[in-house]
Amino acid sequence: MERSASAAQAPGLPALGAGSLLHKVAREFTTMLDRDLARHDLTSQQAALLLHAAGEPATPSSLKAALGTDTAGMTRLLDRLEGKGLVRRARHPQDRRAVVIELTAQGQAVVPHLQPAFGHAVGRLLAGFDDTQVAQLRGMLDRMLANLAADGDPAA
Amino acid sequence: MERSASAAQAPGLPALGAGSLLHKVAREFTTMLDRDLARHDLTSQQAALLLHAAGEPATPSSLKAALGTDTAGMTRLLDRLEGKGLVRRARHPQDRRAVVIELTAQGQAVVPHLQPAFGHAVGRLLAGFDDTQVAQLRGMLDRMLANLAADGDPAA
DNA sequence: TCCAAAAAGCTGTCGCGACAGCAAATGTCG
DNA sequence: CGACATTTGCTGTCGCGACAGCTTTTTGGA
Repeated sequence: MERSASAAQAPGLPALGAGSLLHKVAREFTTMLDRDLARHDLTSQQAALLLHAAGEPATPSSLKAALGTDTAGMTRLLDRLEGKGLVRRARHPQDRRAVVIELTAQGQAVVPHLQPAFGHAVGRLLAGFDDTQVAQLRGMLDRMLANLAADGDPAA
Repeated sequence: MERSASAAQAPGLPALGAGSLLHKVAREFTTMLDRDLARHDLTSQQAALLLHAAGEPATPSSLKAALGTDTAGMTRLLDRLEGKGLVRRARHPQDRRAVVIELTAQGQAVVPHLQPAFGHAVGRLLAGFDDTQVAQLRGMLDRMLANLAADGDPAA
């Protein structure tokens, strides 16, 4: 099977096209990134969390929006990062329900390596795209996300 | 946040942009589809497999290319579908390593409902896109997939 | 003020993707 | 023919996403 055949959809299955293509690209992208980040013993989610939490004070619920997961996923993601000693949970001083996420020294140490890894991966993904195309792509992705959100939770 | 919070990237994290947007769109899309297919007690992967296997004779390895998973994922996907009585595994008459996937009568019965579900989902995803944009999008996705493949396994 | 609703986080369960390792069957080549 | 590599499918393990259900704390309104 050749798979530059990327778009290798059986002729009778037109509806699968766009959706499955999108899915494949996204998955292969993160898989590639995961492979790259494996040298730091991190996954892309873990790395993304560290990047987000490094800048400003973070709580699980502030991070879950950025990472696009739910509270359950956040809990376990933090469990793993805490297990690796990269992150520390502390109680929020004002709100005792909340948790404050702090990077440990070890966590701070990896952060500088992560930005380049992401940049490199995106660069590879978008190799051959000019600025206009990247802008178009972002616009389309934004629109798709809005389309999905509009349906999913009209109340939001 | 401007723009449907979709593009809500922290300013200091530009590299995450394209990749995480892509990821979010893909994930939300399949989640929506999964929710829709739940009325048939199916996931999008399971439905996609049924659609692919319904047309022509299929084996796990022929399907794994179409579904974009590996043999491990196929095995378990088939386990679940077989458990639901939608699919049957039979030995391949010529190649005793291989397995032939057949839809049961019950499996055949659901198939007609699936195509519309996929079509509907894609239609919602691409609401407001004209044909040109859809073509552009497909072109870009194909290119991205090729970019990733070129790097991932140059030998293939 | 007190009680109900909402918010924050945790756990349990399931489906799925990736990786590694494995046995059986097939293919190939000396 | 016989040793080796390849293919096919299975299993084990881990990380992650989604859903549902739960406790604790905060908030807001009667």
